[in-house]
Amino acid sequence: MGGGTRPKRAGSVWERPEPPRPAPLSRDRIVGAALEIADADGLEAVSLRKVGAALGAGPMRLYGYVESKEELLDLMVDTVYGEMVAAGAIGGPWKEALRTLAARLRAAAGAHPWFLGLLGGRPHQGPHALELLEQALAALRASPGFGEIDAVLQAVRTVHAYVVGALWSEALELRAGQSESEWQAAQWPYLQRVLATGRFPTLAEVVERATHPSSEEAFGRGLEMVIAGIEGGLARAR
Amino acid sequence: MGGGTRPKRAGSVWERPEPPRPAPLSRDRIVGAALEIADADGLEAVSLRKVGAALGAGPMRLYGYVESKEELLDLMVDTVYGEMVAAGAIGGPWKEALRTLAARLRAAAGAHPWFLGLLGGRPHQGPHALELLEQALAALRASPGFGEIDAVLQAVRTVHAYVVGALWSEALELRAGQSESEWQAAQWPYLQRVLATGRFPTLAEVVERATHPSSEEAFGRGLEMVIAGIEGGLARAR
DNA sequence: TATCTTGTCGATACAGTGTATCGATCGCTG
DNA sequence: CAGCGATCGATACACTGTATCGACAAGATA
Repeated sequence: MGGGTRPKRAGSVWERPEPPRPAPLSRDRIVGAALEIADADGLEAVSLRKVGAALGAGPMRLYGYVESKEELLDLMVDTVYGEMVAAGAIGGPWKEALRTLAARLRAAAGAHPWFLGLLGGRPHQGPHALELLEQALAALRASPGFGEIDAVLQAVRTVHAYVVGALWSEALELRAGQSESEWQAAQWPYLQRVLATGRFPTLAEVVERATHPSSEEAFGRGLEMVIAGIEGGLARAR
Repeated sequence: MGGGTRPKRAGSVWERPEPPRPAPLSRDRIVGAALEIADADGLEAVSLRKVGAALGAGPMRLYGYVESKEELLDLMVDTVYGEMVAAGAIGGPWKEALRTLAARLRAAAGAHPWFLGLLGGRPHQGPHALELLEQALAALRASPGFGEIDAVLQAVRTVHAYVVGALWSEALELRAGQSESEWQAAQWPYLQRVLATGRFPTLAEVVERATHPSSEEAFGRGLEMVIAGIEGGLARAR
């Protein structure tokens, strides 16, 4: 009998070693190819066939290195976390640490537009993701004011939540207002007409009167608000 | 020549009327069927074939009512916004308005787990989504302290960002820690082993020592932090 | 009333997806 | 050199969104 039944290996990708030596492929190469495709053509362009083809292999070949497409996506995600970690350690006073964390996530989302889309998939528990989280938690733990571990967790969670949500909004606005011109051409007149009905007066006022700051500035202002809120919570608890 | 070429209709779903009278189908029925499937079996179970079958029709039938699957998803999303709007107007003092907005979104995400997954798709510009936004903006506009329209926008954006991000986290934690027991069974031991390596000491401390509050409480605490931060920004601007 | 037009319906088809199966093949070990 | 175990690739399956086009039914016109 040939190598037929691929045994369901136990454990997770992070622990299971790659197939041994004489392999012209490797997880690194596979993930690298997948990253290139995703960066260039978006997440929906990443198919096992295309990734395989980029490496001169058939789709089934990849199943020796990865158990499902989801695992490949997990590996892609953790590679991005790896880039964030490689950008330098997160530390210093807690505010600075949180700002750095936010900036890292924003930079990653900017460099890999598909990254956000993978937030909804599976929890990010790869080694690099854990390391980034560890660094952030440790920086806060070491800062005065965060006596309770709960306060540390709460703060990091809140900032993380804000950042994720803000990056979503940013991505949507970018899409609606800039590229994909056909879509924009169709949607903008629609919005104009809807606002002209007078049913959404405040919204109309916002659209025409608000000074629309750059994405980065809006992001930063919101972040400072969140940080200020955390600080207030600290002061109250002390 | 038969009715062949379906002409590319201009404009957006929201404005284009349905096909006229003797139609055994309707957008309402189609969206309703799609909602049922999504609620029951998740978003990835929503296919034009299944939706059509649920209504005794073939997949192509739906293209008379909707131009693409994406438009169907848009309609589903706006239906959920409709439920939020129907739950009562958003108003009162600005803090209350923001809390109500947050609660509405959280309730919607709870009732329709797939809703969050559609955040990344296209901007939510359906009539009900706009109405919800309008109500929130108007409530803040009418509150003392929000002199500038920019402050209103910034506040709503920040709260919205936090809520979206927090709901994502909540959904992930729910998935990782509760249902889908097979996945949990595989991931929990993995985490245990990783933490046992000692490479993530703060993380380990969090896992074993933090009092893990209920999702709702964690959500609420973060929200109050964000609101406090907004209040601080207001006081500073005044 | 008979014909023509118009628009809708359903079947079929196509390109693409993730992945299960399994025969062939290749490299290492004895 | 023989045998074997692992790996590889082709094939196949069920499923997706949607383009195409023949058949049909209702409304308008003569």
